[in-house]
Amino acid sequence: MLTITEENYLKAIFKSSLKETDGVSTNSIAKELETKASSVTDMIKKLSDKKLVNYKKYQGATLTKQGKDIAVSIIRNHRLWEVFLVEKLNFKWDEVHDLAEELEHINSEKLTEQLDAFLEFPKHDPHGDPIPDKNGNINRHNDITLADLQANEIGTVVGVKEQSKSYLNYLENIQLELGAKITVHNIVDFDRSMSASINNGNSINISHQASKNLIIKKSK
Amino acid sequence: MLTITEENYLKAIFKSSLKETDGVSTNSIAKELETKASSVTDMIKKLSDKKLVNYKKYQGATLTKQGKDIAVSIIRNHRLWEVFLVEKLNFKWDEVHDLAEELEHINSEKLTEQLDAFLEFPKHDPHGDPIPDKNGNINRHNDITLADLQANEIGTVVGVKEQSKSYLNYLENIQLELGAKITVHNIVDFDRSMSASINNGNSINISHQASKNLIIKKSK
DNA sequence: GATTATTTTTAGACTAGCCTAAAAAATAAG
DNA sequence: CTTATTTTTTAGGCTAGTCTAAAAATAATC
Ligand SMILES: [Mn+2]
Ligand SMILES: [Mn+2]
Ligand SMILES: [Mn+2]
Ligand SMILES: [Mn+2]
Repeated sequence: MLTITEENYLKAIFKSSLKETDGVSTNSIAKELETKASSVTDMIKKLSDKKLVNYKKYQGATLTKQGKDIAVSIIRNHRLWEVFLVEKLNFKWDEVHDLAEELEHINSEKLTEQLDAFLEFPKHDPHGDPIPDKNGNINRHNDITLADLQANEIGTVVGVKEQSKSYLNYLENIQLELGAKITVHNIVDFDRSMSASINNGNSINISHQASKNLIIKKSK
Repeated sequence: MLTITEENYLKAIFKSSLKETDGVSTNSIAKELETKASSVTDMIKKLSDKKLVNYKKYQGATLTKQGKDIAVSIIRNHRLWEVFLVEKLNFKWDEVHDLAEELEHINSEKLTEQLDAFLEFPKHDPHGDPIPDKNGNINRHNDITLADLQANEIGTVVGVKEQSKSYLNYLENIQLELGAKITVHNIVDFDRSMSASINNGNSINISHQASKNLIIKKSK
């Protein structure tokens, strides 16, 4: 049995490994967990002793099969709980992350599988992130963002790259939720801001900063 | 914010205080938490510093208003989660306690209240224990047990005093669930065992050990 | 009321996880 | 290729929570 801290390290290494090519650096783990590099070194050694990460001094860390399986199953829990909170308990998508951070550490296969069934086997969490299946397979979605669209093109919102409360809240305020249809009218050359309409409603203006974090599926 | 350990101590003190007249002894807390008396003394001092328990050396501990409120709210969480697991995720009543022990520590008023609403404001958990309301009021039920019935009297199962897996499992096997109707036929003088029928079905034999832990409501 | 027995507290030590400061290794610049 | 910068590791120390063993206080017994 692992401690919550150990589980969080595995998750952090997994997340960083998606961005880094080879071994995950001590510093990036430290950044992810808001802790110090020296603490990371300590923990990596411990996880290495437990055969959950491969580690050679100064070479960064990679997850073993076993370590990766644990990380993915925690992410599975996290995303299922987020769905539960939004779908069943009427939470908003900007309110669920912190609670899911706690709920994800309750380790019970039966709990996870029953919850999955209760939610009718959702494929994505409230932020559009894919939910790993029971065997740990993840369907990463293509990363086309609103910023990639040209004028007059149309897309559907399928996820967000940035998950800060303020961003999620902003999106909700302008009705840009999962599944919303967005039509690009015009792109300003100077700052790459867009005017676009949401669900064929009023036209609004969206900054590049905002559009590049909105994952969409291009229509037609 | 309290640690999970601190919360568990408050809960343990609360539970013991229901059985003990005045201050809860160091030993009974140690027994409840399966820890050592010396650890308890350390923690009680800490909780006393935080004004959650009243403590004078060698005098035992009592909860302050604040400490009691926290304990009760954790129990509220615990029992609500047990209802969730049984009602929504199809767990059996002998499988939910350990999971609820973990879930109860997720502190979010919104989560608790939304869960309560989702479950349609249950009054009792799967073991018949009363769920404290939002303000911490608890409706303890009268403690008439099956062992208190005479021959030919009839009762309805409303709870259990003993919550071990083996007992709960046994009850389930003989269909003695919450709400079951039980009719006493005969009581053996020698060992106080009973023959009784469940839901007007076949007559079975129940030991005193079993009957005295089954809380019932006497019919008429 | 003195003497055991029990309970509780103290003292000191251990582990997990974290930190700061300094040393060592790796990387980047000149 | 030598020096400066950055990254990583080590060394040592701190807190929370636990334990064992010993001391102190309370309770029980003679
Ligand atoms: Mn999240
Ligand atoms: Mn998410
Ligand atoms: Mn329980
Ligand atoms: Mn219960």
